[in-house]
Amino acid sequence: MLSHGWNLSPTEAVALQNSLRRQVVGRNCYAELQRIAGVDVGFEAHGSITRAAIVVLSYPQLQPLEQAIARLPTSFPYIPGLLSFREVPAILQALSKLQQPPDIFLCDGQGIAHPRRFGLACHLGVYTDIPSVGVAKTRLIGSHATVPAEKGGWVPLIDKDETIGAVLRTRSGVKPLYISIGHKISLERSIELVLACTPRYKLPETTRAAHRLASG
DNA sequence: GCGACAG
DNA sequence: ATCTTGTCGC
Repeated sequence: MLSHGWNLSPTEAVALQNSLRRQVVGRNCYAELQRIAGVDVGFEAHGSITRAAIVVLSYPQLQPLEQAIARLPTSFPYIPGLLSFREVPAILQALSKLQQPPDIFLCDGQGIAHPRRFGLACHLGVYTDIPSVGVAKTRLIGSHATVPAEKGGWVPLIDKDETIGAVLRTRSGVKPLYISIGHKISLERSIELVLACTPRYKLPETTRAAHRLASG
């Protein structure tokens, strides 16, 4: 009943997260990665329209394979901790337009590095049953030590004595990214994957490609 | 009660 | 997220 629609009240949304969090799988559960997808969500018309773009790249070559874009009326406000209820509907619409689903998603936002351990990446992963990783540009919760300045350096992101993710330097001397598992992948593999997708810039090539599509 | 707060 | 040009630095 509650899990069938996205038009929920904030209170219902929190309840749904607490219910679905049990379905998150933190182990590597996939055959092989050949199609890796980047997702970007933007807004138009003063925020009244949500625009989602998905770009699928080959892995590990990172060459473009296919892409899709979708626009939907915005139906949920931005509330820290409830981001997925605002962005996932449009992402699912774009996903349905792809010829073939990707093997994994690199999401803009947190995975389990979330108050209820169920951020955007977890929600998209569990809902589609496709592996996913949360790649956020800034922190939502958790604390961490100083991150080594060299590319590849990282420190655990901790909340309540629990490791919920990693703060990873994807480019020397540049602000680090907040990595956390979304679904069906381990944190160690998530870190390796993000590093494999950042040969030159701070953000993964997948995310950059999706951002370009969403812009023009 | 006072901050913090993914995009 | 979005509104927006030039500017500092590797």
